[in-house]
Amino acid sequence: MSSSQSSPTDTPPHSASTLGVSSTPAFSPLYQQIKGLILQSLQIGEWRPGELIPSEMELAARFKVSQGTVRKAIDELAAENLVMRRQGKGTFVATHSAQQVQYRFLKLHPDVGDLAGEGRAQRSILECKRIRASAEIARLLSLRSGDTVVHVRRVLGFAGIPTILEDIWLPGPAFKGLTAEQMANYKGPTYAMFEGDFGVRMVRADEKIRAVLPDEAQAALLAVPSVTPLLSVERIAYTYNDMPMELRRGIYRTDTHHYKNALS
Amino acid sequence: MSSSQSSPTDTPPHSASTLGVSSTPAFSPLYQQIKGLILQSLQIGEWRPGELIPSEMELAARFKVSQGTVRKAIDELAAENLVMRRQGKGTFVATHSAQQVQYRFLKLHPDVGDLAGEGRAQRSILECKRIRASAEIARLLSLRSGDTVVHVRRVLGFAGIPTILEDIWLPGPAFKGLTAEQMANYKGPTYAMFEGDFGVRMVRADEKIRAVLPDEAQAALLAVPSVTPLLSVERIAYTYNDMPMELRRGIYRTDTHHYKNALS
DNA sequence: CAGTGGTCTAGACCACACT
DNA sequence: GTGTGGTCTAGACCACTGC
Repeated sequence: MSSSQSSPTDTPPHSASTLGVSSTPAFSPLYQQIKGLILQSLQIGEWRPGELIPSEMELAARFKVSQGTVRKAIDELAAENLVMRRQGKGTFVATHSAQQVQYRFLKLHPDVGDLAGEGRAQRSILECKRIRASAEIARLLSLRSGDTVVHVRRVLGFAGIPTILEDIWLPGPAFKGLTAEQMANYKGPTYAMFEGDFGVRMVRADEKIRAVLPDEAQAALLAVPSVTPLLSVERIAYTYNDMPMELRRGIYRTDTHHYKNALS
Repeated sequence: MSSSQSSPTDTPPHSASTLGVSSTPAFSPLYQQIKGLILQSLQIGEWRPGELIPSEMELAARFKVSQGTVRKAIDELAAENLVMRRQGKGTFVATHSAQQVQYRFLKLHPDVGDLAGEGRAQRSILECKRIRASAEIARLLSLRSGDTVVHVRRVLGFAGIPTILEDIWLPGPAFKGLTAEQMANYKGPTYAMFEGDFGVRMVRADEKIRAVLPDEAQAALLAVPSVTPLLSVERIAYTYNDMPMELRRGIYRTDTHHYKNALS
């Protein structure tokens, strides 16, 4: 069905999702609608991170469109790092566990050597408590003041040197049961643990970066003089549907590392 | 020609550009080869920034491929911000002058309000001299030690407050004739001036970011106490073919602004 | 109106991975 | 070999722009 040159009894093509009166017709291409449907399946967990999704032919049959239309929908999802294609094997739900995209949100790189050469970060969890969200934290996470959030404070070290001090706030309900042990002992990226243990997949994030001086407590935890300039990074990470699911405030030492960014 | 099911006298499809012996066959899809050809035309200036390039049908005829193949090539160029498509009008060579992408390399945003609300940065050029490149500058610009480079030092102010102190190094030959007046008086982004006056188009850049304390001279120029933490941003900007064409070292005040980054 | 990019389809064949 | 994603083509029609 649904080709523009099909029989007149077919469902009209390009049917906009928003019917009724609207100042803009809200024209939406078929492949965008298909993309939306696939996105829904990802959201509800029909296929879990790392799993194979149905082949393009199968999806085309399910949605009653041509393979090319499904292809274009998946192309966009792949461009947004929501799925990963592998020729000859299939299309997989993206996961932070995948070797090739591990730590893709960590932009702090050692000045010499590469990330892999550092063994891996040592994590020490200083705190992991359920608290009530302040007005500010609540606003940034789209919660209400006083809602329960999990607050984690940790230090990450590279090559034995404490380098990152981070405070993390997570919505309480979605992360019920999160423990300090879990944060400390999980092998691999924290976001991979969030996927596996809580079914929360972070798909994008925004960061605001500043230069700051640490307060006494921060300086002590990073073992630096109190006049050391440090990088302040505030991150809001989002899951599907642009829903904020993590607030992270970190301060980074940048004497042996730097924040690397590609502009294009 | 060139379809896989065409007559046997046709040019073979998927002809790799690297003939002869090679450990990897270096298979290159047709559309990638077309993309390369279009890229060449952009490089040699067959179409200048802001200009309309030939229609997909014309290019398909020129290269003897189908419109779909040209389309896929242009799709990738558009994704890399090298060209811009406008339905009903055509495909244009991207330019830093275009309103919608002005200052796309400037990631420092005011904490309140938006970039447009600030009027526009005031530029004061402190220096604009031809010098010989140090070993370090030469290495970062892929030049030889002692080659001529243009060194510019300037302060950018927002709302009357000096906010950015920048040193810029440019390869001498490509920027012959660049003057302080030009740097100061050009309306619009500096990179737009580079395009218009020198035919150098920056297409991407890498940045390394650190937190630093200013030396006395820097503190004076930014009118801040010498213990103010500042953001140090080292940028290498590239033109076509990944050729480095600018080294920029800036220090940013981040008391009223922040460096904004989107992770995905 | 004609010309542009944008969408959709159908079919063929290629490169790759598993079995 | 079979099945996957990847490439390429050809043709039709849609949406937008400007004459």
